[in-house]
Amino acid sequence: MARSSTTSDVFNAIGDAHRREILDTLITGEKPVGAIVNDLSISQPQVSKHLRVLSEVGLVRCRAEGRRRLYRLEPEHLRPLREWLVKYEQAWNDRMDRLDDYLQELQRQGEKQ
Amino acid sequence: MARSSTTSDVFNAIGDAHRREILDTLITGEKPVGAIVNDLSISQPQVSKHLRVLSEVGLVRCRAEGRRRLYRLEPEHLRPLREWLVKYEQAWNDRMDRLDDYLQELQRQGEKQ
DNA sequence: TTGACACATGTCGATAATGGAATATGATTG
DNA sequence: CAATCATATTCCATTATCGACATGTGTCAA
Repeated sequence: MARSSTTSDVFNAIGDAHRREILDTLITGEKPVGAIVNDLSISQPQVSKHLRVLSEVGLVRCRAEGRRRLYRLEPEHLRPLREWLVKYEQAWNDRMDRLDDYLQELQRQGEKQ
Repeated sequence: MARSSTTSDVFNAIGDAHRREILDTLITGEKPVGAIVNDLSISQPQVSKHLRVLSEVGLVRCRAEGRRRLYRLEPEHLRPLREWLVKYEQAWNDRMDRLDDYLQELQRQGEKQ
């Protein structure tokens, strides 16, 4: 036998750097495929394939507008990842408190703008 | 060509379900390899190999005690993952804010009638 | 030293995932 | 209808990764 887990869960989906880049460009909002292709250095077919994977795990959604397809984030589907991560917060709180404060500060500063 | 990214980053390391299981068993504290093998249904060589990957990305550390090797979590190396996730919580919050505004608007309109 | 124990490493076969190139689909325009 | 634009899909070759099995390494005990 070979592999047990496929690309069909969130953890695997974000395992690929290109897919993370795609998600990153979608943070600012809905975008057509072409815009993603322009933003990154990935071929159009590759972008489409990655979007398919992301779509299958629910991380993005597609909306047709004319002959374009607008993709947008579905960040709540990162929830399994977040919940998994939360378990480890207990284990590292002592050392991570300062980082957490720092990140929250970053977040507040981001909200101001 | 095939893949661009190797197993040598945290995102890939936690992509594998068995590796996540191993990390999970280590939450309660330091454990020798044998204990992990007993806890899970993974062969000893597999456990060792997964521990190697986890070790290479810094998620676990090894300490020799007699002929046993005690592995423990290094949760602070989950930091890239956490930082990446924080960006999306921001996006998630924004969306919730908009939903909130929308709901409040609905409510105001309802009150008028 | 010999043997048992705990673990790591090497090899191999099967499978899966990636990226490139070409092509198909589907909507729009002329 | 033909042509074009935007995107999806298929085919293919390369490479990674997983799991099983066998073996190597190092430590302890008798």
